[in-house]
Amino acid sequence: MVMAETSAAGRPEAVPARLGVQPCGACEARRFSFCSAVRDEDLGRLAQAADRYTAKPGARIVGAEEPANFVFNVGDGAVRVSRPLADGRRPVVGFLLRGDFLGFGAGETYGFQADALTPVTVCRFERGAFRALMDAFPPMERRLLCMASDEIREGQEQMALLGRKTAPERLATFLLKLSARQARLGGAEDLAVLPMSRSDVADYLGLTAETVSRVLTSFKVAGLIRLERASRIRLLRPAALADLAAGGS
Amino acid sequence: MVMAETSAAGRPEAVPARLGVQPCGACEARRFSFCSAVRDEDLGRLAQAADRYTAKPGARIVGAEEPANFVFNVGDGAVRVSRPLADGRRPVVGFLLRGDFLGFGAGETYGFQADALTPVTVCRFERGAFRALMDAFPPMERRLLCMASDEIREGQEQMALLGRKTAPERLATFLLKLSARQARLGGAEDLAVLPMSRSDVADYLGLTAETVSRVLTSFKVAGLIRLERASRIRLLRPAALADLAAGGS
DNA sequence: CGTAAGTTTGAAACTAATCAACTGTTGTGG
DNA sequence: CCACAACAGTTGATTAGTTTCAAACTTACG
Repeated sequence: MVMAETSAAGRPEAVPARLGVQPCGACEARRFSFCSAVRDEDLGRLAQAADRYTAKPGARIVGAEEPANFVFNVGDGAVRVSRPLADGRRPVVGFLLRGDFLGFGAGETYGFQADALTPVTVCRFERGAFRALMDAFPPMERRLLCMASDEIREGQEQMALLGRKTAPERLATFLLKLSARQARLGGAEDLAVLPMSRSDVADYLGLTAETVSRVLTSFKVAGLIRLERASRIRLLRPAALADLAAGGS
Repeated sequence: MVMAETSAAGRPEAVPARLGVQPCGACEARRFSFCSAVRDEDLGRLAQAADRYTAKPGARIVGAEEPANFVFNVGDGAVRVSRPLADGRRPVVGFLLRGDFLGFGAGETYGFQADALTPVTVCRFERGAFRALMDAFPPMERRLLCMASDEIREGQEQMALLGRKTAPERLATFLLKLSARQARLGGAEDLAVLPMSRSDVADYLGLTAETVSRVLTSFKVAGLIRLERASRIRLLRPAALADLAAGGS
């Protein structure tokens, strides 16, 4: 039922819609989310604590300086998470897709900013209510702990990439991981769909947009990929990409 | 967190000592560890599940390929955590000190390796037993979730550093964070004691040992630091270092 | 269509890496 | 206790990978 929108600048102006009669049961993200740890009969309680709304592409979901009063579950769409530096550099620390949780790593304020890259549907939970849910549903807390551990591993792998991999290794790793994630969500095995710009990819991989573009061109020339569109990359030789990426991690 | 199965690969040569009469109560690391969330009267149960032992400098605490059967709490000393790449590059993803938890980010196998930089005392818990403890003591699980969230934040900040900061910014950030951690553990406010080599620092910051050395020299020349020993760095102008580091994060 | 944003390509510049030598430190045994 | 070995750290010269600056090209869309 009707989502409030986020204005470009801030929090949703319109009050997010309270989840109604048919809440979480039919949610397409559930099997990928922390909520999969909550039993069907408890979903009502979950839904009651959640506001669900959709953010337009480019909309800010959380700002780095905002007090971290909410956590989110991404129902659909793609989100860019970044940690702006003082002088405007804006390193990207992750991209979120369906089922991903947004809220780990926050302090008093979020410290990071999260922006919608596509139309993004999120379930928003007030922190205190969320803690209460975890108290009520231990499997949910356990699930979140597992998800946090996974996120730590992802972070470590990304640190290894940023610290020690070459530009081609970074791109190969990125394409493989993105396509694998999308395959898990139901996409084709050998396809990577990039909801973000070359600059976003560059900010994520510690490169420039120009370098990203050059490396992709070199992959194309080498027959490793085909650019069906700038945002749609077919992996023609995943094994070769994996060798490249495997500098390690 | 929460890792996988399977049984032993070679842990320490000497059999870890079962914790005896005077277990966790007097532990100098307790106030910094997840165990601070366990009530005194429950400490016995914790101690029963733990093996405590000391690893010599250079000793491997966990190997990347080992099945992740254990988690650890660092009681004392310094640990280097790295994620070796296929060709020998060995990016360092973190350093652990007193009170730090080792085990987040593991999969079936650890995926990372952890090596003692100094004599290191750890409490080791078998995974299954550790899960049981979390079931028994919800505050402990909550505490671990908070620690995991903090580790995610640290990881994000490190990604920002590796992706977008210059060499001097990286070193300034590193020195400030290390000295802050050590101050929290009881050290002097303006001192950073480096239990690791220049190469380790380089592998952590995505640089080379030579660059680390050069930048430290430039800091010294600029009057920002004094090298009391190679491993003992006095921060003479922390505010100036903070400005440098603050490129952001 | 026309415009603006995003992307690709090219040339020059620069940061940090590499290769190499030297110096300082630590630990050991004569 | 000193000599020496082995290793860690520093300094120097050169190189290389990526960035920066600049311009052309594509694509999406009003």
